[in-house]
Amino acid sequence: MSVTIKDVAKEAGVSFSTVSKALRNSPLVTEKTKRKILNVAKEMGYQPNNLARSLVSKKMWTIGVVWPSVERVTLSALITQINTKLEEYSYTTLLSINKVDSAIEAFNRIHVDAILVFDDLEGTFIRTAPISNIPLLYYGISDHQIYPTVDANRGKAISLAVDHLVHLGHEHITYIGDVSTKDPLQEQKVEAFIKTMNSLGKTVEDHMLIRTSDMDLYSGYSSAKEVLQNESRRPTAVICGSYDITRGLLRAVNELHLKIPSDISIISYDHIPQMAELDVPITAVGVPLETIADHITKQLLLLSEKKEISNVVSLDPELIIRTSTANNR
Amino acid sequence: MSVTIKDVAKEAGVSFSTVSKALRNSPLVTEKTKRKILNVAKEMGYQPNNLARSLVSKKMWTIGVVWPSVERVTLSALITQINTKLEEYSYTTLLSINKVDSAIEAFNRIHVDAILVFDDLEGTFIRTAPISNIPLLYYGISDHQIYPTVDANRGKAISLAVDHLVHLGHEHITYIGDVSTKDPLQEQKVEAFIKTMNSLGKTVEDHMLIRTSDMDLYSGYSSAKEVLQNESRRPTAVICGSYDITRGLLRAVNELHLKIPSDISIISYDHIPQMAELDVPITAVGVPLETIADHITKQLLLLSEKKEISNVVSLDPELIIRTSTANNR
DNA sequence: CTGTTAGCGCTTTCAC
DNA sequence: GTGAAAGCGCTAACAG
Repeated sequence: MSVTIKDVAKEAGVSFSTVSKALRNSPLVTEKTKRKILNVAKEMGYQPNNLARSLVSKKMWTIGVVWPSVERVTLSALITQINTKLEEYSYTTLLSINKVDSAIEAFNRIHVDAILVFDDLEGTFIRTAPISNIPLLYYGISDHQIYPTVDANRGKAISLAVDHLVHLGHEHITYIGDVSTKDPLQEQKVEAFIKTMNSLGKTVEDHMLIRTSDMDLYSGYSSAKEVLQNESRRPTAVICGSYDITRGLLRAVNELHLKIPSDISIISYDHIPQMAELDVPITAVGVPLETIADHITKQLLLLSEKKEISNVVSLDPELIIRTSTANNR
Repeated sequence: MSVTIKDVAKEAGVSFSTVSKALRNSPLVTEKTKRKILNVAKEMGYQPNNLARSLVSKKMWTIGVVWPSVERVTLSALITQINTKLEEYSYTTLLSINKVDSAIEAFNRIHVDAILVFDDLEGTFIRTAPISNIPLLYYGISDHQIYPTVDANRGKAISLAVDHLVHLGHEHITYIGDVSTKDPLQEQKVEAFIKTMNSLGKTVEDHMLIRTSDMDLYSGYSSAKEVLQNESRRPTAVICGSYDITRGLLRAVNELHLKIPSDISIISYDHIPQMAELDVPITAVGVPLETIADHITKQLLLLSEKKEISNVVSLDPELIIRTSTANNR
């Protein structure tokens, strides 16, 4: 089998606990013996066994991420960032694409230090709390009171957007997004849209609230086309519920040879770098991806150290004005 | 701390080694005591500690998947399938989105039983073999001679496609795909296209080989539009290099009000279920996703058991005729 | 400074 | 059938 600490000890002519110390770079060992042991270890091709180490030290240096829905651009970008940041603190990130419960179970079995859950909310929202001896952090569901959660304030973001457009003099503003009651995350946005419009003295008529079947490009495209083709009722400004919907809208705008922002202003939810790289740099609202990643990482680090953390962190969105919004003529 | 086998033993009034046996469903324990122990364990919320278990049994019941490029629909579908299949054999699948080397390192640290590598081939193809005490399985790069590899025979798939179209009487066949020399996987397809065309007495002119910037929908769409708009030179049949490119092509076809298959025949690489669910069910070539998943799973299972496996498995593609291909009028 | 001694939580002989 | 004992590879007191 593979070479252990004892083999190294025998070869180096010391006790195995000295080897352990030397490998841990403990100050309780002379530089000389330390060097010798390190040499022998390398020569023998010694590889530390993390399982054994963790068994006693209770530390795996590993974070588990529950990621049941492998799609969605925004999420993969987020995870990539978190992964990178955690690496700097010498943590490894491991993902599971299993259902939330069984993923958490798996991570419990291998004793990761903390678990980040991107819940896909499949089915109900009232659910039994998963059993986990390991600290959990949720992203995106502040309804959960049970576990610490990092969340973006979606409502506030949409308010910001409405505000911006109204101040630019827009009267006819349409929201395109997933207006189903299924997903509370999307609901927040819709509610905020209606509320802010009303509070600014604007009535939201049916045709100003467009429901897409989901959040992807295609439904964005077809919904947008419908909205824009009806010239008599064409809005002067559109708020899109996500990056992908915005891409769909842009396609429709292109096909109809409309000019942004002179014919139509566009503002999108999702504050991600890609927003600036579209045909027209799009004004956006939302919490910057990096801010989210930062907070999540920080919380995970605290949890891994078994420190208590505040239960819900709701991140403040920002408005980034690019060239897709202008005064209403 | 979390509840251990000893806690359960005390509570159930048996020795802890009996508990161990009961949990492992050993025949050395009476059904009755077994049931009792299982109940107590559940009530106490016992979670087995895989680290401790592996320390003695040398088995983690975990497969690591190296997945450096988190995008690509085909891959996520594949991984989902593999995950499900492995679950049936009571293995847990864990993913890492780190670079190949550091992902393999991480999996070595937590002692998974086998590692599946979806190499992103970033940079060179000549690279040093990663150090790993754990058996590796590669997917998609038969150039690698060092490690066992499961691969789809892409060239043969494209040959099948060309053959099919030629036998339907098509003269002007165009291939749309990623024709860069960067990715040997794509290169295989292009080569096979040219070779098969030639062997059937057709010359491949420049305009019959369309290079997209990558494999996604957008580049597929714009490339396709270019090809189709030039009426004098419009092909009677198109072979698409991937599912996403096909989606792009379909969009272009739609916009130009062409009919499939009367105006144009379409055949696509990638044998996945989605192919049948497009606007027009698309004739496709490739290895069925499930076949790939099956083989990979089988190989991983063997590797986990430390069994030797054949070095390269090249899976045979199939032609599935749907309604997108017809005789050339 | 170095070695000895206990375990971490579990599986697996081997007695009873 | 069940329990006692040893040990997986390692860390962390504790003595010397």
